Amino acid sequence: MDKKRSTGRPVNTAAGTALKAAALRLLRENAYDKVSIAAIIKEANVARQTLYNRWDTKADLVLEAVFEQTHAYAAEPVLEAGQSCRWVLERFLMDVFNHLNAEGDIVRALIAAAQQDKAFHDTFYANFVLPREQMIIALLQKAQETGDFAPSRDPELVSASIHGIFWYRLLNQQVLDDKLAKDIAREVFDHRAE
Amino acid sequence: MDKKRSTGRPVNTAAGTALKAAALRLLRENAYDKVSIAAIIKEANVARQTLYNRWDTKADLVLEAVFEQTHAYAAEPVLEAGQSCRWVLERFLMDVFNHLNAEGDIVRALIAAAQQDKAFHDTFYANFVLPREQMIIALLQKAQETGDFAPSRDPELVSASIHGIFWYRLLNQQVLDDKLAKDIAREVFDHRAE
Amino acid sequence: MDKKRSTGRPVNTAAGTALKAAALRLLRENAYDKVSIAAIIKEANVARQTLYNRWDTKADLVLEAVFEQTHAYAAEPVLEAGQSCRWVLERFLMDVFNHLNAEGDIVRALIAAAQQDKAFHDTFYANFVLPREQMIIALLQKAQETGDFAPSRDPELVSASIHGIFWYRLLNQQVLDDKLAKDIAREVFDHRAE
Amino acid sequence: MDKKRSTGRPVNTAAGTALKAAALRLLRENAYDKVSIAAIIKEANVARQTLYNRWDTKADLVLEAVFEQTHAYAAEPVLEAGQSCRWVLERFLMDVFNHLNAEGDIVRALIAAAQQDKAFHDTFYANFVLPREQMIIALLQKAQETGDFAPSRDPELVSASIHGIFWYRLLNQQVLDDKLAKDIAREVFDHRAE
DNA sequence: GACTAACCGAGACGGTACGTCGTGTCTTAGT
DNA sequence: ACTAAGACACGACGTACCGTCTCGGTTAGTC
Repeated sequence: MDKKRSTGRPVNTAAGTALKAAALRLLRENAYDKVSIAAIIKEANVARQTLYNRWDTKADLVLEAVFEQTHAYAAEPVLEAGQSCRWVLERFLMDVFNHLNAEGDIVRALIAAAQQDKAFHDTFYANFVLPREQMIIALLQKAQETGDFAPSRDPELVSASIHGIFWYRLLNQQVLDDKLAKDIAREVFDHRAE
Repeated sequence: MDKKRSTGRPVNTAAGTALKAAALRLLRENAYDKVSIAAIIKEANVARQTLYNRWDTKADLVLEAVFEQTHAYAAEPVLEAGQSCRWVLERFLMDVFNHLNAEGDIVRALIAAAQQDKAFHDTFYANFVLPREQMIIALLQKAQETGDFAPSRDPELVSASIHGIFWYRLLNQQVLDDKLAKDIAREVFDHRAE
Repeated sequence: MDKKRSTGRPVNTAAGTALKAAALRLLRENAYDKVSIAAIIKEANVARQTLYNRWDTKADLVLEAVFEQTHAYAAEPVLEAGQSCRWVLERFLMDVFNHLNAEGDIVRALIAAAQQDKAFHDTFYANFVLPREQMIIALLQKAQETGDFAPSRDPELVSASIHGIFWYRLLNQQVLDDKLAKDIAREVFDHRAE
Repeated sequence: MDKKRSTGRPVNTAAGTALKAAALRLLRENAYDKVSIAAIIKEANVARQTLYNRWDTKADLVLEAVFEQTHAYAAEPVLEAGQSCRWVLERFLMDVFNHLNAEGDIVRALIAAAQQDKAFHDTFYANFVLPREQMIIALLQKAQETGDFAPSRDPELVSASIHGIFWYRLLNQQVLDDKLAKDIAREVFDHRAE
């Protein structure tokens, strides 16, 4: 889309990489808001302006860093032959929880940051939240086709409910383990109201 | 427990009240992190130290202010004769949503603050989150007794799911309206999985 | 002069004494401006207002404390039969220096305080500085009568010069020893300009 | 000695100049301890940290401001052909007094500040006190060569006595006028003890 | 091979907010 | 009337980050 710049010193990609790595490194040891921009650039051995050349805010940098590192996680839960929807959902949640047990603090910080900055909220929602929600919605719609999920139920609402549970537990510092994944899947697919 | 403090100039309760009122007033007009402590004490016409005498952080002050103002809100959803559980849940959620539509930004800021400060997280959880969660759990348990809610289902999980939905929507800036309240109640009480 | 107070709780003289003692105790261990009023009342186990009932400022308290403790020091240098003026001056200076070597820091602090507060300056000057200056002037005038000090010289100027030397050395943290006392006395009484 | 700083945004000398000017301006209108750092930076239109980048304390700033402004004052009293030592001393003292009559309050504040801060005392002594004292000592030594000042007298003691007189009078808020300068010069050079 | 323009490191700058400290006044209950 | 205790209004302090800015040096491509 953009014409390639034809002259001048090219961007040093290493600087950006170093910044992302430094940010993650510091975030694993300190709370999000105790990690100052000054600390990140010092850790990355990079100039302050170099960071601002690439990202507008600390949150943008961290979002990209986390995203890059983990974009493999939570692969789309595809319903293959011989797999029950419940089992697929279970697997998907286990993956997500597994990841959150490692990176939960950072994700919590990102959610918090999204509450304080509209622009960041939008990026975060578009890149993180929405894709994952749609994966579940798609799965539930598949389940409606296969008859595992009643057509009368609202996939969007149930999807929000599923994500809601672990947002709620994540933000309240409660455990996210395999048992929870199984319980959620059972509640979704396997119960009668009364 | 504490011996009553019998000496020294008595605490001026008006100062504390003024601070809470000032904080709420400013928070309705500005974003949480744009409301500085300096602005609050100026608005309240109170000395800086007087604020610090009462609360450790801005979040503690705001929490108490919001709590006091709204502790009537979301009255325990009691199941009275002739009321269906679903109807009671619906009403409760409508109340909560109604409140959140007015104060949602402040609550979002408090949730964000709780992610950044362990001590505040604990206070927030104990005073805000847990009581409301237990209201729902109690209601669901009642519903199990009346036969509206299957004994095989886990009230705690479903409660987390209910709160989860609106935390999720609140934090993602989505609408919380009466329709959602009804949809949640129907999903909880009225469906068959398949 | 004043009618004796006839009613009400009598003044607790112990409180005033305790304050003065506490002030001196703290001043021997800390710099003048590191000794806060809060620290003094805590050390004296006395209420804040009790201090303000007696003195307007910390400097006033300290001045009185130092004055009381040391009002014996530097007894008027009286010229008795068989004593030379030079010898009397020498003795006087030795006394003063001896005292200053113990309490010099406090006196320095008082001089500093006097530069910052007109009212205190006046008290300090009237109670401390002027009396001592006049002792020397009187001695020099006596010396003019006995012929030890030329009538053409100005006792006030020489007195200021004598005090000036040790103020200057005191404020510049230089030694005040017996040798200096002797040197001053010799310079005053025993030299020819050329 | 220092390697020239080759990197980073260069120091804005204007900021330092503005701070010094602002400090002097405010000090001529208010007492030293009524001039807050906040007022200085506001008057200078400069950031708070910029002040702290250059000086540790208000006293350091003021010392440098006064020093720069007046380092021409009290030029070394050189003994030229046809000038008597007494006359040179007289001129020197008149210069000094003239300056002190304009800036005396600031100098008094600096002397007071020096009593409360060891580090500042050392700077003040090295930059202000000692140079002026040595000028007089040198003059007196010259006078010993020319025979105006008896070899038996101690130039250091007499120098301390000269400075002492006007410190003493300065700190006690007494006049420093031409008559005093003449009297001091006469007392030093022109008297016999008896 | 010199030019050139975007890039980079370093770090000073104006600004805002912070939590702490000390002051002198006040308001109680108790002596 | 006085005390002990301590809360209060006020105001200054030095620190920490922020995002912007201004340098001198450093690259690759392009002429």
